[in-house]
Amino acid sequence: MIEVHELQIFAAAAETENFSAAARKLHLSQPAISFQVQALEQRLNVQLFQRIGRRIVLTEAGHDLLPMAREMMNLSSRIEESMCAAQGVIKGHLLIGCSTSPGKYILPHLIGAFRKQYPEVQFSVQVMDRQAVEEKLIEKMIHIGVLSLGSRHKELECWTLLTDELVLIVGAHHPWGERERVTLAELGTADWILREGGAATRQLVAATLAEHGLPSDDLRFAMELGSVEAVEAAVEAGHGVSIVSRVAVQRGLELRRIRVVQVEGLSVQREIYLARNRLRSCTCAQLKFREYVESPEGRQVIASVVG
Amino acid sequence: MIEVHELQIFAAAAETENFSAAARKLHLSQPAISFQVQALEQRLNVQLFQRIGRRIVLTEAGHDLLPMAREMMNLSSRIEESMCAAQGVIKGHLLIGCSTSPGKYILPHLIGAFRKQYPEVQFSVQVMDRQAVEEKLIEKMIHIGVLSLGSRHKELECWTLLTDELVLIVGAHHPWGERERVTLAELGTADWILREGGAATRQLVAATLAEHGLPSDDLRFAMELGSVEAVEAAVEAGHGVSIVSRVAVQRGLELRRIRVVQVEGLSVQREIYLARNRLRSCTCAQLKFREYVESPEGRQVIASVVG
DNA sequence: CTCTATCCATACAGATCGTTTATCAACTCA
DNA sequence: TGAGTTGATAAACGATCTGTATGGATAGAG
Repeated sequence: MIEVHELQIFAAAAETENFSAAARKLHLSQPAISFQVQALEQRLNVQLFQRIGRRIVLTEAGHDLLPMAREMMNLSSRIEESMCAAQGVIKGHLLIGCSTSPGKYILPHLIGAFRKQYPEVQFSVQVMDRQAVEEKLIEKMIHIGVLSLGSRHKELECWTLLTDELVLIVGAHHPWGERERVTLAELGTADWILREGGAATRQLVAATLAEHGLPSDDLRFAMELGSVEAVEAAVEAGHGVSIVSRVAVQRGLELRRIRVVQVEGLSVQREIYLARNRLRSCTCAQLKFREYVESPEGRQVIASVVG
Repeated sequence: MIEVHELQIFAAAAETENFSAAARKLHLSQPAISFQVQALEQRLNVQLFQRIGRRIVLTEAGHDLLPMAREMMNLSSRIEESMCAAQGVIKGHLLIGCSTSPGKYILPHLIGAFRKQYPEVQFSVQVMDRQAVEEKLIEKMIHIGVLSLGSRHKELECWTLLTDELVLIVGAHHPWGERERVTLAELGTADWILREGGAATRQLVAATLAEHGLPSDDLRFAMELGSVEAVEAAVEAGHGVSIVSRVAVQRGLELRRIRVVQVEGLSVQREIYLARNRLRSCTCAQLKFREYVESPEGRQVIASVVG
């Protein structure tokens, strides 16, 4: 009989390909990991890891076992959670992968409000790029993903979290700082501070501007930065202008360090979605969270943050 | 973390509603069952059994837990089996519920031949009535069912095992014993020995005869017996005639204790099916067994028994 | 090239957990 | 009413797992 405990240890080791790291993760000693993995290998009569010097690599058999091990662990926790749910207590641990800045800013509020109703639900939010979110959803490593643009994967089910507005921001002392609005043509004259090429925001901005006759080659870009926060800081310091998600710079706006300037005839919006794996059965906590997000109450929480 | 082992003990207790019986089944002592069930109840903070005197009854919570416990146990064994399969060794334990006499007679040969190729696959065949087969398939208590007539349940997938021929049998010393054939009209004059009213064979025979103008009320039935073997014995003793599955009386025919007599213009055939639960993922052994049954080799084994 | 830090494997001791044995109380059936 | 079950409980045993200590091997830094 293969036990969940053994599989949990195996899975931790397989995910990190490092017994010591797995031990730390599970609050166990490293020999305990070695022991259990060896026991499992003996029981299944298969080598799960190839030992190369002081390094370990998953074998093919190990690779086959991993998804089944995860399934087992999921089932085990689902049993616990459904038994709790039957008593009216929603319990669980939701892993969320977030690839968008709006998500990053809204999730804490949303989760906080949700947990007032369901205090026994724990959340872990990991920030990762869009590709990682999709991968981890497919691999069943996370329960929920936050994405902009719906996913093309048939396996993933998406539903709207919020509508995000992208706005032009300038520093408080920028020449445009006092103006209500600028024209599309003027955008070509500013120094631009942008996210890196792969970022969804950057791509959306470039595409939208191009639609309006401003190919991104015509923009004088000053800096390319790896996060909205960095972009905001640069804009705040007066190094240039940018177009970013309004939610992400809410605090900066409130502090009056930066200003939003309207662009005539330009309105950039995008949907931010939550996503899940269709092939993975929902835990009770997951269901309740989705219900909450879609409820008037949840919508209100989102609206209060989006402004 | 809920472990498979605890769930296995719970499931055994739940199925029998008897801790002592569960203990015997699992080769454990009764206190071990008590202990584990109590531990599980504490951990889940739910009462799983209601103790009424020296008797136990599943509570609603226990009833909810049972299918999940089974799922867990299945998953655990599937992991073991797939790891074996990856090494080319097909291992497993197939539970078969059989509701037809032909199945009862053919399965041993079929299983024996199959196991020559896959000696690591174990079989348990339980004989039960048709309704029980369907129920147990739905409840995922058995892997494969043997049924006559396809099942109407959408959840069950059926495929042909063999075509069974029902024949008129008479004792060696019966007046018809020397004749090649009798007419339909003559059937009304014989003493009939039949299966009980609920049996599929009985119903099929009655329906077919009725189609040919012989409503079952017109048959002079002498005995109603609970098994083909009993019917065969009665016919052999000369107490009357019957219509039964040819396979079931093969040995009796070979011993010349009974004879088959053709009935003019009557030919009763029925398909015997294997069935499985669509919602239950196949173990490797199950797949191979189905492949075998459908292979020329398997067909030949069946043909050799059906004659 | 050497030294250090890190990694996995092994040995052994201790702790934990599960099982058994023994026993009791409650209940069913004869 | 008494014999035979059944489940609960207590205590002792035993197996299993974990942690500590240690060694060998390797990769990376200087």
